[in-house]
Amino acid sequence: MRFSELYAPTLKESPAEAEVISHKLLLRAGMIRKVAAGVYTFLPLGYRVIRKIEQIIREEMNRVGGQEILMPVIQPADVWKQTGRWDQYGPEMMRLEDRHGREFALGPTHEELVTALVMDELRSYRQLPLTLYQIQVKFRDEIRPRFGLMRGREFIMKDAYSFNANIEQLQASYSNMYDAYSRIFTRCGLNFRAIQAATGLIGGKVSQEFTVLAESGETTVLYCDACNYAASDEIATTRLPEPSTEAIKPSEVVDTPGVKSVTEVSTFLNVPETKIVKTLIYKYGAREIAAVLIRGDRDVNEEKLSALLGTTDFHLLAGIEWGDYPELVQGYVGPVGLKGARLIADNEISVMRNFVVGANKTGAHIISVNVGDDFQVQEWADVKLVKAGDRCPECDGTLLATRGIEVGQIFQLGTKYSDAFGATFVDEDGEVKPYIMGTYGIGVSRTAASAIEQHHDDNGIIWPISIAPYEVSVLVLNYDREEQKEIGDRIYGGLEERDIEALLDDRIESAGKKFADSDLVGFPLQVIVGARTIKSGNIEVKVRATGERMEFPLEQAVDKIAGTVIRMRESLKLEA
RNA sequence: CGGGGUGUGGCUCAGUUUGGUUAGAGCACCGGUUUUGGGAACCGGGGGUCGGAGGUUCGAAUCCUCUCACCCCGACCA
Repeated sequence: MRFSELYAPTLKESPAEAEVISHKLLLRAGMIRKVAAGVYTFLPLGYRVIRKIEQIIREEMNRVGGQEILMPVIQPADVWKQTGRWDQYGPEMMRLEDRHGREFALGPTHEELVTALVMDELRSYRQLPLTLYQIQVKFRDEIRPRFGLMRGREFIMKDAYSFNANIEQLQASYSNMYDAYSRIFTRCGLNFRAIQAATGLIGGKVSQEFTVLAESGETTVLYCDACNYAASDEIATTRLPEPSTEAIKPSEVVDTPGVKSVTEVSTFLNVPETKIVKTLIYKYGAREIAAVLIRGDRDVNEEKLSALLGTTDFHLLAGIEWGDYPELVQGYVGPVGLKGARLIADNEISVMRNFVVGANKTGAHIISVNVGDDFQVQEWADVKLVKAGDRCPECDGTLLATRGIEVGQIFQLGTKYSDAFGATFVDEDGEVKPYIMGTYGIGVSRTAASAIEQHHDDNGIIWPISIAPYEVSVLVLNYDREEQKEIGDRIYGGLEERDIEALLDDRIESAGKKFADSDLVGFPLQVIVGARTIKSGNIEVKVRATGERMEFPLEQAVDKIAGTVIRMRESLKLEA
């Protein structure tokens, strides 16, 4: 491709709408343009990146026996009503009607459709396992789309579904997918981790997220410094501290006028926050109240609490709502003598002794409180948000925290969808059974953005060669000079012949502009054809990632460049 | 949905508080001359009616009302 013919409008300044680096650079490099909030057009360079990622995904899906299909973007309501998700999904699912008033949705995912697809014809255990996948546009009407491709409303996703006859088959499919995902993200040149994850609305039990490590990520990842435990903070757990060995003291009410928050209590009574137990009041359902006991320095993990309460419809009791519950004394709520609330205690309380709680009386706290002596706990649970410095749940190590971008997630789903549809097969033993399903997704457009988050510098993007829009840019600094034109054309032609993807910068532009654009767009290798090195019989090659410069004799240039590209490719290759 | 903010040429932004000549700058674009290895210089040029609608006024980018879009924080979520 010749740059002079390429539609790649680069920008010197980033548009004001962009916040994160991937969004800014995608816009500046002329790879995407916004159409509406969270909706983008891919320009030629951007689309080439997407297609490269898709191709890697295809190869790895096919390798583990996946078969590619293509389902529609638009889906009829009835399949969603069968699983109940028509109501569960909420406004995130974009709904529309056709001219006859029939209800449809833009597919936010395709579990329903694929189950409905196979159930009539996938009747025998002999046909199992089966894995189907597609690369398709999805639409989720995000409350707040942001960060360009990182959190769009319309996005490209690979989704795969396995239909298995039994748990062992499911685990094998899952394990294959795990391997395929590892290969995919490795081949894309990403630094990632597979972490334990919440299953949320999709359902199922076992699930892992593939997370690209990057500061701008929206997921907090906790990982062990000693073993390979890694989990999203939504579900991370921790091993409890050793039980306190303090002698139990009798409790005592003390005056704490105007002292409400944990920080204030800690200062006023001169006790560490870790010896305070706070009582958080959540309202859920119609007007039910849950009092959640948690160590003073902790935060509640509302993801865990949601699972416990069995609803997402709950919130911390807010301002005026306190008036509805006169028995609750705002700022001084405590478990001792508390009435009218479901008491949930974080299991960490169980190892604490002689702690401080609110006295359910304005301006007073109780010190030296102990479970069993001063109040009873019926419901112990893990409701805390685990943080860096906590102990690893699986070994003696300590947990560290980092941010990550979720680019893929795999689920052992079970029979949720097959049960809902009555989607069954006949097993070896003649019994009719529901398929055991797995579902496996990769955010393709998000993967492209996360690669930029992880690989960029002040000058622009640094694409891993496997997903770069072109592998080499050939910068002919003065294309209007016959000698340079001739050399540039020859190198470009030679690279094409060797199946090296090259972009010839034949524009009549200043050298500075060509360098800047090439750095910005992020081609892994720059070949520089200019008067300075031609004079000495050489051409110059720059590695974008390292800034390393090499000179090759003109007559060997094509071979040497091709050799360099092939070596770079191989650094991301995996053995078969 | 709650809170905050922004809409002025393709992009970045000034002008709005205190209404008053033909609405400005840089970048980008077009023509020319000179340049030519890190977003070149000079000369000349085209392009906006100030997000939209309505209103106030002799006069509105500027004031008022309504409305739309976009961005940020939060709730929600892969």
